[in-house]
Amino acid sequence: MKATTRKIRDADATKARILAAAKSEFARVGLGGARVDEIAERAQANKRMIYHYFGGKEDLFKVVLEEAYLDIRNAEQALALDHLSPREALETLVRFTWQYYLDNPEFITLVNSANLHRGRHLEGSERLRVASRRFVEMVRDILERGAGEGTFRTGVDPVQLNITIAAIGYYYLTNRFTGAVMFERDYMSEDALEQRLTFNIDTVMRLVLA
Amino acid sequence: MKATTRKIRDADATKARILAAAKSEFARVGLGGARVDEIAERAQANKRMIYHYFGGKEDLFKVVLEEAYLDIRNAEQALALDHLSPREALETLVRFTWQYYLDNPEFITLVNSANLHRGRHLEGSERLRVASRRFVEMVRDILERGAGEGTFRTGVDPVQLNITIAAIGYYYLTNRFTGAVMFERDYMSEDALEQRLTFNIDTVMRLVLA
DNA sequence: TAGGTAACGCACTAGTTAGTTACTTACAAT
DNA sequence: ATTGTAAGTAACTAACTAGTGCGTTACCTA
Repeated sequence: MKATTRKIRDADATKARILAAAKSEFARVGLGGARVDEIAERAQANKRMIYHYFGGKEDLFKVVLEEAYLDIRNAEQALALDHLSPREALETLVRFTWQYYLDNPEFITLVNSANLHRGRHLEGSERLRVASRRFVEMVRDILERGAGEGTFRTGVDPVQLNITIAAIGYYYLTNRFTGAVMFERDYMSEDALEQRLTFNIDTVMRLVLA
Repeated sequence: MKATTRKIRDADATKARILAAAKSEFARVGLGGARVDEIAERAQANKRMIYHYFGGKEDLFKVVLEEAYLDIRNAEQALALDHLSPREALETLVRFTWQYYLDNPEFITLVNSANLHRGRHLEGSERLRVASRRFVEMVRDILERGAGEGTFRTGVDPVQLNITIAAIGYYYLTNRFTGAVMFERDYMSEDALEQRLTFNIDTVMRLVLA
């Protein structure tokens, strides 16, 4: 694939357009609500190509979902938290997680959709399992370093901590619509977002500090 | 409606059966995935009755959703937390919230579905707003009593706290399927559930204790 | 430049789906 | 007993939906 050659036919580009359109559609209306025709149209591809490249709607969803997870796991690794002090590392992780959800709202909706279908679309993914193991080790390392230098208390389960870090950001954002109705608050104003982040950092720090 | 009279035609009973079936279906596959015919069949009612009593699929969803929220808000009030010490009251609320999600798994899925549709189905519900205000006041009261007697620190926002209490239970349960794949854990074993609850109580206590 | 292959498109099918029409039947009040 | 009304039913429709059969066209390689 030479950069100078204008390709009318470009399998990679078509695939990528389909993936992007699918990600957006699945995120917008869920797996059940998404329409294959709509994805094809938004990808400026023929519907036939979706079946050609991905097999079917569910298979397409699998690929979209796995990519979404691998993206966030890669971004986490890029933070290079092992170069920071335990305290800084943990706060950076909380901030990053929050900001990632804000910048990639489709991630949350995709994960919700995957869980509505009982995780069935992720089951085979060895790539994700490997990436997740590395992620847990990263958090475990932060906790151990912190405990070693006396900043953090010992005995904190890295998986539980990680679930909580995700939860306090994720839940706020995914349930903001019903939350806004009930609590008569603007969840998404600059102030509200900043307050929530501050509250969350505080929550995590109090949880681990010695 | 006399209890002794065996009614072949019973509007209330039919309505109730439709509501129960709808709740279960909407929870199982979401608003988009639910099928009106399936709901009718499971309610042992004719599909026409759904349109007769509720107007349509979306209106039915509105009623199911509002009921689900009112149910949990009522159950919370029934805890009579104002009779407990601040510390006991808060721990009881965390335990209750967790157990409620476990006992009523459809609640979580309904809320997810509502938020996928941007809360549109809840918008008009004044009943829910009233119930939610009372709920926030209940939490605020616990925090103020605790701060007054010196057990809790001051300045904790009751809405933020409440969001966090919900989040750390809700997220664990709703995302347990993708979580199980990634972290290779059984999220639902007796041990795992107890460990998570303990972790969550600890998280909340550390967050508010002086 | 010939020919194979992969990319692409059209138009269809077989099955669903929300919602409706037009009807029958039970029941309670008179 | 009569009758008005609400409860209930079956059979439809119009639109939609995932998936496919089959043919065409661009591009690469020998």
